[in-house]
Amino acid sequence: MNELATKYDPSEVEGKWYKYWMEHKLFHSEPDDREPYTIVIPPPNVTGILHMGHMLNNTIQDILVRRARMEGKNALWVPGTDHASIATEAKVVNKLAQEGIKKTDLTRDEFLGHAWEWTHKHGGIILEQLKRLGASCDWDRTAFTMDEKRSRSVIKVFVDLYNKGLIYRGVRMVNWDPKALTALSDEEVVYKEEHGKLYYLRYYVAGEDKYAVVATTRPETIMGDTAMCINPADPKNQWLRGKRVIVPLVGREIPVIEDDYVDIEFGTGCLKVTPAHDVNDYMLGEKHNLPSIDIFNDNGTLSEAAGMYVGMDRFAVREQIVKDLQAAGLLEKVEDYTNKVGHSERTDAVIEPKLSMQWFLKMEHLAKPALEAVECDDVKFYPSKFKNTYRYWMTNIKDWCISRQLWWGHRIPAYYIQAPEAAGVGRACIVAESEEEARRLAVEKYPALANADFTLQQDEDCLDTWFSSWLWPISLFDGILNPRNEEIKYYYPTSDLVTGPDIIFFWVARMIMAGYEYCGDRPFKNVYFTGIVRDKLGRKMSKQLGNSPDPIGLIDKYGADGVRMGLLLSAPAGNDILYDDALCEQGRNFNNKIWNAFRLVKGWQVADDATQSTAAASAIRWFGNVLNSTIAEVADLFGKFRLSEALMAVYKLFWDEFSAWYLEMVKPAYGQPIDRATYDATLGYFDSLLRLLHPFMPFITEELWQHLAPRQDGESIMNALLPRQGEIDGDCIKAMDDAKEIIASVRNIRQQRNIPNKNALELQIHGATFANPFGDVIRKLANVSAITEAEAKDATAATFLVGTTEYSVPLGNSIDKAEELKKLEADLKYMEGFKASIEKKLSNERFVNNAPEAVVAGERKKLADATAKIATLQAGIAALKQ
RNA sequence: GGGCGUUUAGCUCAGCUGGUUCAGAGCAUCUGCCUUACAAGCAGAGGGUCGGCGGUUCGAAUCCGUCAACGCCCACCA
Repeated sequence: MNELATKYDPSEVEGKWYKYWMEHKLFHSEPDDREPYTIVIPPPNVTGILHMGHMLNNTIQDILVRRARMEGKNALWVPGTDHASIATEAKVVNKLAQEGIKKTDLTRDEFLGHAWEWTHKHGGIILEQLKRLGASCDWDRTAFTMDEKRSRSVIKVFVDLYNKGLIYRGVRMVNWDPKALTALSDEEVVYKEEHGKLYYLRYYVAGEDKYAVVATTRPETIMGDTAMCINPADPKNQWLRGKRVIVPLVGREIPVIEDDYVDIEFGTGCLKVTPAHDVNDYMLGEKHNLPSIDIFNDNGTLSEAAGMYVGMDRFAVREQIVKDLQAAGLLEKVEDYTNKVGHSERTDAVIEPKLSMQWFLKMEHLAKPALEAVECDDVKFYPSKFKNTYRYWMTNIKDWCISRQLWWGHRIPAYYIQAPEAAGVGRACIVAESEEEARRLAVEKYPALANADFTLQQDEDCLDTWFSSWLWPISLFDGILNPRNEEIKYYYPTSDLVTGPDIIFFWVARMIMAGYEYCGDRPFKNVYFTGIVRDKLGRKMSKQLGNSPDPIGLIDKYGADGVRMGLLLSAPAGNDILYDDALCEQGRNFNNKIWNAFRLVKGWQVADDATQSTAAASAIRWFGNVLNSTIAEVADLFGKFRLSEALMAVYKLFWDEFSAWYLEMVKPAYGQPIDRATYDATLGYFDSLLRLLHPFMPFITEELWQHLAPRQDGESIMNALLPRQGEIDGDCIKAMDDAKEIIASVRNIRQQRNIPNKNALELQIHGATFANPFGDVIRKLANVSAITEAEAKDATAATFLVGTTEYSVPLGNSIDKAEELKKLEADLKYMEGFKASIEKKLSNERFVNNAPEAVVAGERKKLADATAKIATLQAGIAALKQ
């Protein structure tokens, strides 16, 4: 194996093994007798491309699923994509616009044709990118929220909820996106702080020469004013009671109404009421029976109803109307003002509250079991702090606006009857899974239709994207259409969900609701919330900022294993992660370390007649204990989803314990062969280490594992079992820790005095017998010729303490007495201070009386040790001074 | 305006139910080394009064109060 390059080159390895895994269908799962372990992917947008958030999220999922597989479970990770209704439609509209085609010029079917074309062209790119990362998804199961099964599931659920009376249609004030031309749910609105102005407008009192002043941030809405409102308890506005005022510029008279909703302290205490364009004004309008004037078109321009500025954009109108108001002397003043403005999450357009007919889902009934499940940890959140967020949202849940005025999505299965007036049905609505079914139901419900010539017109709207993704863990296993099938029974509930906290309401909460409603059980047992990936300055990675590295570029540069490790190292559970190339570099370096350790081991000549050194025998015994201890630690950390700590534990095991210590301990002298027993043990350990590392670094571990021993075609480390944890001999580990300390001390002495490694030194132990079983290891690694027990110390010796035992290394002429003295005196001073602090503690009666016995005993021991150390140090100093 | 969270070495973080795993890890830094697996490396070393103040306790990074900074979520104040 010495022909292996000194640097690991992932590019040669990764593609090869991914292909191998695929060809042998190693990611595929079918129900069987084993315990299942299931993850469903948070489906990325079908036309999206991979970003750092996906990288982190999917790396974690892959680690979990690979580990479960190696625990002998039947592990399944189901991949798929989301049709992302609004986002994809926006992309298609943009693309068409570039070709000079307007959506409004197309029929629904023509538009959908373009949308599917776009989807087929760009869809699935992201899944291909995940393969580069090493994702072990069962690709045979790749699903899409708008494929046939998922679509039928959505429709069936809609009909079912409608029949249960949970879905209703009504005119409500909704969040309107004037750019996407659709309603949005409350969750799709993001509020951003904006620096705007507060305009003070004069509303003259009808028939009088006096005026009231109203403060508003939206002067362009005055054409929609239908009242002015004051607080009945506001003394300064009493004079306005019962009066009528004139809307500035518009000239229309409106009443002054009274409501204690108005904040007396704000502005002038006078509020203009525009029921069509503000949620609160709408409520006031309802309460006081005010007319509502909708002055906006759907796209945010002024409508005929406004009577002025018709056709202009709302923001242009704001600028213009301020000028006109000023010119007319109706503008009192303008102040700077900061407030939160709602924006569309997808298009970033400023949201316009708008009254419109929409479909809603009642949430209260669904929320109840879903809330309980999280409260009692049936669905467990990691980190648990998100339980608070979840609880608050669930207990204040509002009805979900599920209709969207879009074409790309699941069309609402509601059909409106168009019948001759004689039938007396009007435009009744029938909800059914198909048009045929709707027709049947229509006749059943309205017998008059039986002989009438009627048609059905399907609702033009489609459903919110999340109305399909909330079924994901169920619909992937066909649990909606076929609730009793083998797959849903076997794989559901799934095991872990890995996602970002930003979609806890959009998706996680709703999946839990759907789970209980449609499967009577939780959709997953654990939810692991990852952090948000930020750049070094703590900024969210985003396209606009251009601060997001290209994930595929990173894989090309550092290797998939290196990138996976880099991401994970910086991702403690639930914390945001600060991405830095240095972490991928660390990952790449680690790959290289593994690679080179392998080169060393495979380069050894094995001789069957060689005898095993005692150092090697001790090394084997010791490393077995360290390995077992790390296996236990890693298992514990996985149980807590502390994956980056688990990786760090394995990292240190490989780099420090195995490479720096174990391999050095067993390494034969240059040119010498190694004995068979040590060689086999070392390969065995290497194998264990690779298996422990595999979930984190799938490619390099497969490559080396395949080299380690002859393997059958189709065999893979993926399906090897994790190393089993054996007994841990703590004394053995402790003894080696002491040996390490001795070795480090001797090396330190060498370094400080420039003693070359090849010059052997003698090690003396004072006032004790040398009982450490790793004496040969010390001899080998510190190049010590002999370890002797001596009463008296050599005057030329450099000394050090390990625990309470004093050691020295006689240095002959090379000792620098002055230096040595300085060091010993510093040690002495520190020790005396330490001793004094313990004595103080022990002389405190309350401590001795109140503290647990073990603690007091511990302090006494510290005191005794310190006293002993001081004595040895003093003796050393005395010897040097002679 | 409410709620939650964070603050420990230059950086990113770990420290569960207060006391020998209590001041830790990785990276970075410094000093020697191109030593026959690896300079993407080896060997050693330095570095923090645990955000401030007050309290409980024999004893506080750890518990309580308070202040400060930062972050996130929620909320209809025009």
